[in-house]
Amino acid sequence: MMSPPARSPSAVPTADDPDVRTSRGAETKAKILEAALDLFRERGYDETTMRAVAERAGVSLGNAYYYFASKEPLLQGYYLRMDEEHAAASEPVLAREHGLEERLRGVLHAKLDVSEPYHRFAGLLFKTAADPKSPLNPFGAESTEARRRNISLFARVLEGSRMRVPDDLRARLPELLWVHSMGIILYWIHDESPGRQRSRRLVDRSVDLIVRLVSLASNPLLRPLRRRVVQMLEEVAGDLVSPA
Amino acid sequence: MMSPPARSPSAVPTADDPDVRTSRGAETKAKILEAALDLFRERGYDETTMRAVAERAGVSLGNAYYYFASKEPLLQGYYLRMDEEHAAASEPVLAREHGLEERLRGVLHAKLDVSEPYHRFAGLLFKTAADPKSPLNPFGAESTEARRRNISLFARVLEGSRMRVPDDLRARLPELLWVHSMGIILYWIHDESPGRQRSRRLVDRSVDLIVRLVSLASNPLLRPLRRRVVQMLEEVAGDLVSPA
DNA sequence: GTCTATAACCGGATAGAC
DNA sequence: GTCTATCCGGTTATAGAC
Repeated sequence: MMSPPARSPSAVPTADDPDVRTSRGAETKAKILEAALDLFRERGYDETTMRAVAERAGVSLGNAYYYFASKEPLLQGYYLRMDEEHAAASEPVLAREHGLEERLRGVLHAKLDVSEPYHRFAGLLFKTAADPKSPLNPFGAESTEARRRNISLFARVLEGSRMRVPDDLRARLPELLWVHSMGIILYWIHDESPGRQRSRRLVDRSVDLIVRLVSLASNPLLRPLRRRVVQMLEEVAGDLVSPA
Repeated sequence: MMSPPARSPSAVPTADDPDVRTSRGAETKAKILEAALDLFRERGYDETTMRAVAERAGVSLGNAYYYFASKEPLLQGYYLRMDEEHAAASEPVLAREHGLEERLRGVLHAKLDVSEPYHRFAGLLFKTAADPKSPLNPFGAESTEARRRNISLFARVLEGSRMRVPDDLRARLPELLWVHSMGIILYWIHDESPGRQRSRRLVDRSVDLIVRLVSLASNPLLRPLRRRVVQMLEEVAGDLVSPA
């Protein structure tokens, strides 16, 4: 967890910004981000000053602002990294398991695993992310790309499983699972139980229920209800994958 | 909606704080809060400086901080006001309707009604409220009181209805309905559709589903599933009403 | 284009005198 | 309870070096 596999140099991308033309520039930028992430982990977000970030990175304050327009984008680096680590940590599970329950549970526990080191400041992160105008907002238009990636992870969870799922539901289930995972995270953020065991249990219990409900959804008796659920999802989740 | 019934003078309470002993203190505090709410409405939260609040209220900066430990508690005024207005707007529905579907739908639409004027603010509010350490956080320990009030509103929705509900589920349903309403609000915050019609539809569709599911929950065939749901809720929502 | 150094602005928050 | 003075840190600006 402390040292995830190998990370390609541009794994935490910084593309298209008005810099990173030079390889030296990219290095400096990476150095600053590294310093910031370290400090966030050590002291939390609020307690980390831009001056401290610059010092730890061995650059001037002005230079830090040259690469990061404000303090917030540094959080974005964290986001991206967690996403990567989560994807990486999910691979073994997806390769090994073929039951929907095991796959889903494994992926969600992996999420909690990679998030744990940042729990103290995850609240802060969430706070920023909850602002509809923030580019970090998981529901916002600006994070369509990251959201799509995340949703496709749950699509893989589903595809690789033996579970029989009616077509209409199958089309919407990945989004639904993604929303579920967001709910788990929200719960986890507020979870101060030892070892975060309540969150762990919530994962296990809710996954169990989801799998049972999905099974039931194939029952012809419940078809009308299923239709209504799918219809609601279509009306309401239409802009999750492509921006409204 | 702009002028809800009559509001008792201390409707926006400031109790138990280490002040408001004196009547003059209470006056000063009210003056500051009033100034802040005015300015928030005029310019928004971020653009309102504490210095401006103090000046408008005719007190010094330090004095403003004597009554409000930080800028954030000033937001609480909005929060409390919305709560009151929602409770008031729900009364006619609760008095008039006796079907669970109508009661629940009415109360949720009332919530959107009273919230609408604050939509541009709501993101902000939510942002602050999402911080686990914030007293505004609806899930946090410090807002137990407000949360309890809200949950009891949904208890009334349920009690006053003719719907038959199994006892084990009945005990947990108010909390569940409250969480559902939080989800609606979260959706609404991001909803920029004309007239917020997507949120309205989400209310209608999801209430329809909830009512159908609650009906199904009485079916003996589904008893094992219902037990599992209730068990999860008990494990996971145990500290919603009284702090952990 | 990349970077340093330094000073300054602004606004949230605090200290301490009265 | 109220004030003034200050601190602190995010952010901006400037001027110049490689």
